[in-house]
Amino acid sequence: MRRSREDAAETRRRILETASRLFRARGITPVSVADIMGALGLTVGGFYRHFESKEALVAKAIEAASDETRLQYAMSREGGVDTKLASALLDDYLSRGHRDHPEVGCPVAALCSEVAHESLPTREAFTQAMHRLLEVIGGLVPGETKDARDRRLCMAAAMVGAVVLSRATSDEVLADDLLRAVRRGVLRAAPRVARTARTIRPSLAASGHKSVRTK
Amino acid sequence: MRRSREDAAETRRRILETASRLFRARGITPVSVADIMGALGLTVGGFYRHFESKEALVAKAIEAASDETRLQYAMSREGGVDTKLASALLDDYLSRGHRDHPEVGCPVAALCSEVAHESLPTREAFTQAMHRLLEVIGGLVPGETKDARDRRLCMAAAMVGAVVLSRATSDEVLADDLLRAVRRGVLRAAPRVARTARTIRPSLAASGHKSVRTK
DNA sequence: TGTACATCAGTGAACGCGCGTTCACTGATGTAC
DNA sequence: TGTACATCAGTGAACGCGCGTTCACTGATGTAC
Repeated sequence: MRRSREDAAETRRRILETASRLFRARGITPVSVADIMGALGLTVGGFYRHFESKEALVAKAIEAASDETRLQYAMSREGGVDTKLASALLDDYLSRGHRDHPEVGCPVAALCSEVAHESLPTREAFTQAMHRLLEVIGGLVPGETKDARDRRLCMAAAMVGAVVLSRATSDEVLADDLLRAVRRGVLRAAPRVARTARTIRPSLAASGHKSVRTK
Repeated sequence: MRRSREDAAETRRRILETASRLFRARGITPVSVADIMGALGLTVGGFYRHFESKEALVAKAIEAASDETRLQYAMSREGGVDTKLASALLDDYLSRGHRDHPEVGCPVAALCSEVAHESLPTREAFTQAMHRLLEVIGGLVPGETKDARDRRLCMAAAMVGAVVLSRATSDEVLADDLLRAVRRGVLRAAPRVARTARTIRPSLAASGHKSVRTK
């Protein structure tokens, strides 16, 4: 029962979307090819018409997750970054909604410790997603100086660390405090947009568990 | 071929030590019970004389890893923290040696994204290890104010984030820059000990790939 | 102190199960004439 | 435009393999007398 070329392309797209969500939700190793195909109502055999192996899928799924994440919308076509949008998105990054919905969130935060044990293509896709995060942070701390770059790296590390530790801990107070403390720290480190972010924030955070993603 | 009680206790200790190293080196799910027992020259069956299940081992192995890590030595018996020692250890935390030897390093940095999918006892052991890290950071940023606590949380998030992302990325320059930038950021956030740390640092960092652990 | 017996640390084979991957097959789609 | 045939997306069963766990067994250790 062959399908049209359009159907096949759509299937491939759905495999990637589902894989990227399942990997972010449950991790890479614990998610099987059968889990992914089953979630789409398909059987395992067909998977290999679209990808060479599970390993090959992982790298593509991280790329797909990175594309899917709203963070990209902060970047204009010329590679510039809208400051207000960037600050709102980074604030969203440190929200409970993002923490509680890894399946539609940042792949860097979802997979960081697992990726160290994966293949080179996977780690390259992951690195690309890291660079995308750093570009958005560039909207808050611009500049080509070494100091500006160092501050961006600090912010990226703190933001990813906060989300990942907030998800890992069983201490709910600590989990919330981590997000709040780093949100404060990020605003402190980018003083020029602090007020802007504070006023934009409530409208985005209002829904509490709202997804970080639009689509 | 029964062994003495001392032998049995020693075997249990060796299982924990080996498991905690293998989990930190390769992750939890990819390491099997047979891997652990095999590394000790034992067979799988014997494992269940010491632990109820692999899941039960994981929580204990994280505790063991946390105990093993040198960070604890910064704490005095009464719970106080030696400032100079703390600053040197936190500097070591952000060293290449720590990044390149996760098997003897901080379990929080090694397992952070995986632990979110583990059982409650495992996440509790992980949380305890996080609190231990925060206590040591308290040696640099003491105080009971909300602001001091927020700064400690920011530093913890940035430090863990830097190590974990430094391990995950395929970009070696970015990997080194992350460690350096957060080292700078931590010193900036704890100005009173900045000079002390700068003078202590070289002696500890000299060996480059030196382990973070003493033993 | 010596003996008889219960305990149990560790062995090694087996259990059911799910994994990633392969493959013969199907039938609708795409193409050549 | 119609027909004959090649292509290939998806099926479903099977492959070898390693997983976590169980269990009958062993023999040295620990204990009761």
